[in-house]
This record gives sequence, C-alpha cells and structure tokens, in this order.
Amino acid sequence: MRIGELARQAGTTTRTLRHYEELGLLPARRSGNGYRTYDDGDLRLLQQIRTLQDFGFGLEETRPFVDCLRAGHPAGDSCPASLDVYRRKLAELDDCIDHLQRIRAEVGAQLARAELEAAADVPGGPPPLCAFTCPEPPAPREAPPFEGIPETP
Amino acid sequence: MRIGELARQAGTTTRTLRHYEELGLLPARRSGNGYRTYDDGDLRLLQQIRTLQDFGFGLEETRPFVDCLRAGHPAGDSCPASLDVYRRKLAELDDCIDHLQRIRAEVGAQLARAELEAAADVPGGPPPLCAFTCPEPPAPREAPPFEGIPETP
DNA sequence: ACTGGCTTTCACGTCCACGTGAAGGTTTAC
DNA sequence: GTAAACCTTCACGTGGACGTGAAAGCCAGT
Repeated sequence: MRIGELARQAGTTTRTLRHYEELGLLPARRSGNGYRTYDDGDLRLLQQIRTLQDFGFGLEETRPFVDCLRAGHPAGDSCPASLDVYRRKLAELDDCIDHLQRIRAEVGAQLARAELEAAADVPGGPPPLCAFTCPEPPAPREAPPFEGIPETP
Repeated sequence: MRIGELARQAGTTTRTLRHYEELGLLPARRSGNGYRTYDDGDLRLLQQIRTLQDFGFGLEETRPFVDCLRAGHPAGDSCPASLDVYRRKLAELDDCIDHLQRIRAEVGAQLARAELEAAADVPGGPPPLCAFTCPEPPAPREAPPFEGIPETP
C-alpha cells in the first residue's frame, strides 16, 4: 500500500509518516516510480508507535518497541529494552503527578487566601487605590507653569 | 539598580529580564547612558512573576498579577482577574493530574502484563532473536507528556 | 593606556512533532 | 484527453521561554 492509504488506516497523516521515515523509525520500501510502499507489518509498527504516543511517549522512546516488533517478537513490549522504557516512564509519571499535586495544593491555598482577603476587604475596607480613583482636579485656570509631565530620570 | 543587579537579586538572568521587557511585562526606565534602571518595586513584580512561573503559569498568565501590583494593590492576587487565573489554573491542573493518573494506570497494566508474559516465555520458550536491537538508550528528557505544566528545569 | 566588567542591540538557535505550502511528477477515472 | 487525486522533495513555520553568541558602548581601577 502507499503512504496515503497507510495514513488513513492508522488515522494519521502522510506528513507524519514521512517524518517517521526521516527519523529512521518507519523506513519504507520504494516502488519503481519512487513512491513509498508499506505492508501490514508496517501498519502494526505504526499502530505501536501511535499507541505509545497516546501515552505520552516521545518518538525516541517508541524505538525499542518498534525494533522489538521488527525483530520478530510477538509484541513490541516483548523485549527487555521496552520494559525498561515502561519502567522509566512510570517513574517519570509518578514524579510528574506528585509535582502537579503539590502545585495544585499551593495554588488552591493561594486562591482560598486571596478570596478570603477579598471578602474581608470589599464590604468594610476601602477600595484599594486604583489608578484612576481621583476624578479630575479643578484645572488651574491662571498660568500653567510648565508643559507635560516630569519624567522619572 | 541596573539589570545585572536585579537579575542577581531575583535569581534569574539579564536575558530573562530583557525578554520580559520585550513582552511589556516588566518595562524599565533608562538612565542617561541607555542602561536599564530598576527599583525595589520592580523586584517585587519580578518576584511575583517568578513565583507564578514556578507554579507552571505561562508568562501571559502572570500579567494580571503584575498589573494588579502596579495598580497599587497590596498583592498580585488582590484583583478579580488574578483570581480568575488561579481558578482556570486549578481546573487545568485537575484535568492534567486526572489524565496522567489514567495514563499511569494504563502503562502500569501494560508493564505488569508484559512482565508476566516474559516470565512465562523465558524459562520454557526459546530465547527470542533479539540480536542487536536498541543501539542507544533514549536521552533522559524530563518533559511532561503534554501541554500545560512544565517541570522544574 | 589598557584590562576587565558591566551594559546595549540585533538576531539566530533550542526542543518536538509535525503543519503548511511550493513546484513538480504519476496514476487513476471518466 | 484531461482533470482529479495521488505522490515526490525541499524547506520554512509553530509555540514558550529563553540561551548564546557577536559587535560595540560605557565606566572603574591601576
């Protein structure tokens, strides 16, 4: 099959497949006219890549799985290198989730505090001095001493 | 104070401060020779930005906080716009954590299954022909799987 | 006078997984 | 026979937050 057909079957784009070929991740044979040619094995490889991508794996991280399949193994994760990637990704995920949960707690606390302060300020307290609180000062009608606004040097 | 001094006090770089100025986030006055000049108020603004950055806020998301401080409010989150940013970030974080936890469960299940299959294969089965597969272990990157919250670099 | 350390403005590079044309050749369908 | 639909190879663009020089100006100390 040709590139467009494979892209359709895998639910991706031709550009993506050419990109994978550039990376050496999914090389293609060529037919006489220079068109890329793929078979069902390539479709399996591609599906493996897409599945891992959906899990947030980088393309380089999918390489052990693809190599494993191409080496004739029944599944992409039948090789130790693939399992290592799984394990590293798990650790990475745990770190990331941990980190995000701490952040979430921080931001949640900040929001709660700020909402309390806002509730305490608005009813009784004076509205904070926003830029344009003061209406307009009565214009001095006599002699405007000097032009413009003195700049901060 | 000049740019290098402010950078040191805030624990960042001069390039970063120039970048913030390009974005209009932290404009600087200029002294006679064209050097950027900052004061302690700018240091506070900068600290606000860096704090939010550590929480994974994008620079544009820090703008309401900075504007709020510059308007004379006691804190960057004393304004409703800042609270909105907090709330949107919380929702974003919740979605993100949720997503990662589902991924984690998936990958964990895959690893468990693959390990079981490996244990079942290796003792009895023939050692699969995994001759010269993975040439290089993928470089340890620490990018969170998807958009939104960067990790501490 | 010279060294060293600060500053200035360009302006391109980084990372990642592609998107988006441009300009052209090939095949298929009517 | 010709138009539509495919395919090819460049090669630049995207987004975010800066990094990394280059070439030059300004200032203090010795």
